[in-house]
Amino acid sequence: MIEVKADAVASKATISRLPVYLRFLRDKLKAGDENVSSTAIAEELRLNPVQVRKDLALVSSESGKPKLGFRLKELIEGIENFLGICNTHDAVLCGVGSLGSTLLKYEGFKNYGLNIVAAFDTNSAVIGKKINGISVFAYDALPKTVKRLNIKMGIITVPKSVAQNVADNMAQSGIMAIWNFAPVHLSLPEEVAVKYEDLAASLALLGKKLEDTLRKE
Amino acid sequence: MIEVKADAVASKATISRLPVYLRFLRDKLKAGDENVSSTAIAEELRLNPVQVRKDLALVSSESGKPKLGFRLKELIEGIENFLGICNTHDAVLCGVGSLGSTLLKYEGFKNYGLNIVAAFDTNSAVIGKKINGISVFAYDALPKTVKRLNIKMGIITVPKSVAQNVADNMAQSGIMAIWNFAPVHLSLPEEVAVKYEDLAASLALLGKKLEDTLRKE
DNA sequence: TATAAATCGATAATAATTTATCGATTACGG
DNA sequence: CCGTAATCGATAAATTATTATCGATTTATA
Repeated sequence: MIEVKADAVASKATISRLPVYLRFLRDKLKAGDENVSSTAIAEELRLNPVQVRKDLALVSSESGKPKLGFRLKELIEGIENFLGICNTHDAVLCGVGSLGSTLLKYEGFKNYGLNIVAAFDTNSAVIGKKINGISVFAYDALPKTVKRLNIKMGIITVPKSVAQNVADNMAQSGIMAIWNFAPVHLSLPEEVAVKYEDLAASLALLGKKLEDTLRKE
Repeated sequence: MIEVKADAVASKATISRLPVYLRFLRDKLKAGDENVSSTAIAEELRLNPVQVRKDLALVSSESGKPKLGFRLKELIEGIENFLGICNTHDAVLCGVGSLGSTLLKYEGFKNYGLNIVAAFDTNSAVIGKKINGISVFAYDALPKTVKRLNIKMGIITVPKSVAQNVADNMAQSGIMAIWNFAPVHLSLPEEVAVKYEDLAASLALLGKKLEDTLRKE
């Protein structure tokens, strides 16, 4: 009987650090390095080295070598695998305004396993257009498209007044994960995962940091 | 001698929940409500009621009343005060591309204490333009402007290849808090606060949630 | 006016996360 | 080829964050 190590689950905190490592490691690799130590990573990213080792232990099949550290290539693969970047998620985007267009144009998502396959809007001025190769369809077509292509992820970039409607529509069409850029809380069935992209919250955090800094001086 | 209650510091987690409460409470107020209970908040936002009470205790001067809950107006003021929304931060933005323009157009920041007073770019096609009333200046003018207006916050929306340069420039000009939308880690003096707006990290989190959900079924 | 239901704050218990410590291992320089 | 310094992984300790419990308080109502 094969014993499988009951893998410790990665915490939210760990998961959100992984893309940071990934970016850093890719840069290092590009710069020609082959190895990197947890100490070096920690120093550069202002983290605790033990924490870095723990995070990496979760995603890396190889272990690090004393005095050398980890093999970059192997680490990168490990993180990519763990984050499921290999098996990319298809997604639809709803709301082709300023923010929506910006996201459609952003190439970087491909590096993190996201593939936006279609966009939707009610505004006839954008319907039929292509942005960065992605077609914009009439909003009415969303459910059909989502079902037909069996898409599980949706991105909401509509005004807050209609975000809940769009979310309901997405959920009813079979979408199981929503990335919400509209500044409202969404009420959705429990089984639907929601990630709020909350600029206000980020800002609050930064503002607090700033005030703490200024107070210290 | 006056004893000041050594106020428990709000954790990062709390601080990032505050804007969520704030939005929710403002909506409630607009809907005509006068009071709200921690239970109600928790239910709607899918949080633990005790956690809500603890969070609110940090920012609210009044305490809640049994059977009634908290006074909406008072809570809102409390959060606004705490987040420093009253004493707004001026900021400059650097990089008037797709994302930069989107942020300049976004009205919502005013509700959270951010006031973008000027934008900078090296692209002569945008220099001299106004976006949402905010003038775009030549990048060279950044240090002078920042110093003259004594601005403490900077927003980086330039391509990753130049982000570090811009960050250095900002820091040298006296900026103490940077909101970085470029997908790179920045090396900066310790006293400069940095908040990374990392879409890749968000995406990773959502992707994980999605996979967990799909696996469960 | 007494009772029931909802809610609060405080405190205690639990869980999660981060940080410290330490012995073992390995490359590198003398 | 040996000692030194860097690094690792594992385990333990400390810290931080969340959740549960409980007595007290207040409103609404019978």
